[in-house]
Amino acid sequence: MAGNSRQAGTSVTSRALAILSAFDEQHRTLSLSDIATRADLPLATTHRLLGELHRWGALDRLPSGEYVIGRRIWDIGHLAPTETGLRQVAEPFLHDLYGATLATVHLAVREGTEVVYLDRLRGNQSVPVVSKVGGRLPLHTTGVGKVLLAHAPAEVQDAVLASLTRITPYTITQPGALRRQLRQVLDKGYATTHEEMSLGACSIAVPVHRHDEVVASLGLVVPTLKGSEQRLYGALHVAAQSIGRRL
Amino acid sequence: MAGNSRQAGTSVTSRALAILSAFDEQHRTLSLSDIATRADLPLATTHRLLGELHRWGALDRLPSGEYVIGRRIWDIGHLAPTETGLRQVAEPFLHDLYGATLATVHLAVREGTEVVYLDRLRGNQSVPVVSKVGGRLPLHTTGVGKVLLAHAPAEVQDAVLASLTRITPYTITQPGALRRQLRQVLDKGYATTHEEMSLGACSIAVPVHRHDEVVASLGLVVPTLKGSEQRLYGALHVAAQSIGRRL
DNA sequence: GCACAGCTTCCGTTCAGTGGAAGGTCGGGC
DNA sequence: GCCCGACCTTCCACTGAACGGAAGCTGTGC
Repeated sequence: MAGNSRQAGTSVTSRALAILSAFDEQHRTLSLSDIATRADLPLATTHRLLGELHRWGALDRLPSGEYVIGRRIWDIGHLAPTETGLRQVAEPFLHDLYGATLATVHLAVREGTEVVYLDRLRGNQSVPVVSKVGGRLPLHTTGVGKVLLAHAPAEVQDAVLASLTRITPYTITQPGALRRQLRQVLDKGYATTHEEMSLGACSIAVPVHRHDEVVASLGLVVPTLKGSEQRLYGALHVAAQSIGRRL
Repeated sequence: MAGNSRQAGTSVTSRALAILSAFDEQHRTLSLSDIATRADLPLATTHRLLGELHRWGALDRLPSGEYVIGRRIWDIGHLAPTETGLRQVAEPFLHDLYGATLATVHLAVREGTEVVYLDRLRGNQSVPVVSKVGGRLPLHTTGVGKVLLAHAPAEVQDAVLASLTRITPYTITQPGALRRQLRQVLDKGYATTHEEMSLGACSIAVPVHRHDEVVASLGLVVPTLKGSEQRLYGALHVAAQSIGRRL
């Protein structure tokens, strides 16, 4: 039989990791064939490696035969500094901010030209949001994103402003308009959005500093900022200062 | 040179996973030598595999040369059903519970003879707790643990009751006394603790049902239950019922 | 009952992986 | 400033873990 007509230069480890990479937010449950396709691996190879990942707990197999990310990955994911550093320090402040405002609370960082959500608190009465912990959204359409973009290096700003995707009719897609807003973010110390990411959702966000560096952004999402902008800014600012002092 | 005096029967994938397994709550930052020792691998092998895991993002290397779990693991950990199922459904209820009580809120499941914490909310004024998301604690000393133990199969109860470790002077270590409490948990519908896990911390917890099965426990940690036990039980019960209906 | 899609198993061949040893780097102690 | 020890990095001849096409199996839909 055939076999051993392998792709030269590909390690076993990189194949196993390619299998893990096949999963994303749009693909949380995958069949063996799906994984083989997405990881660009032969079926037999995929089958063998899936068996090993499953035995260790990196993946689980559903009764339907499909695979999902396993508890073991969730477990060791919690050992990442992302989890034990900024998030852990910020956590009680986020909870207090939620308790004080009952608005959706976000803690986010910039990664390249995107926002990554490290934490999110929301109640049943909160404005529906599309953010997810671990998920990514654009920098130009979110409050936390505008804060992070305003404090980003020029080359990041240039890259983002060269490609402003419209998400709602209110999304800012003119580079000039966004640049003016980013300057205002630096002047005022906070950013706002008005239905630019989701209809019915407005937001306000502030930077979290470690020494002089902006390491994260803290934000709130509410139905409207009318009449509450300064109050929310005050609460955010205090929380962000407290977090920054503990870092 | 030597080389190729490999341990027979060990796959590359299992070695890479052994490296990831070297990390735990007590060992979040490890040197190359530490990892080699803990994964039972030769230095050269460890070095090569660490390079691959690092390139993919499963691990990061600190300026000191030590390794930590990388963002990539954190990212895909969020795709686990643990994250997208029970936790996501429960999240707004937990936040509301926190908003209503300002107590530390726990969502936990049983895994073998331990409690695993899926979520935890706490503010700056909350009672200090030792729980961590992704972390484990004993079943017999925590409120959520007693609930999960009361609803566990008999063989799990037997195993736990055969080995009741004392953690504080108030920890229940007599099997008869704990059995009586577990019966009370079933009768009353909730469990309590009084400084059995940590001095200064009392707790109350209820089961979360999916159909007839207890799939999790929801709990609160407070300085004292005096004068508030029924109120807290009411809040927990309503939240747990709501979560159960959404599952 | 048949066709098809997806999964599982096989196994001769081969190259990715092996790890002891040597060399390099760095930090601490004197 | 030097020395030592701990730790990390690199090498490479040899070999067995890994390879994957093909065949077989299973379940589903028509």
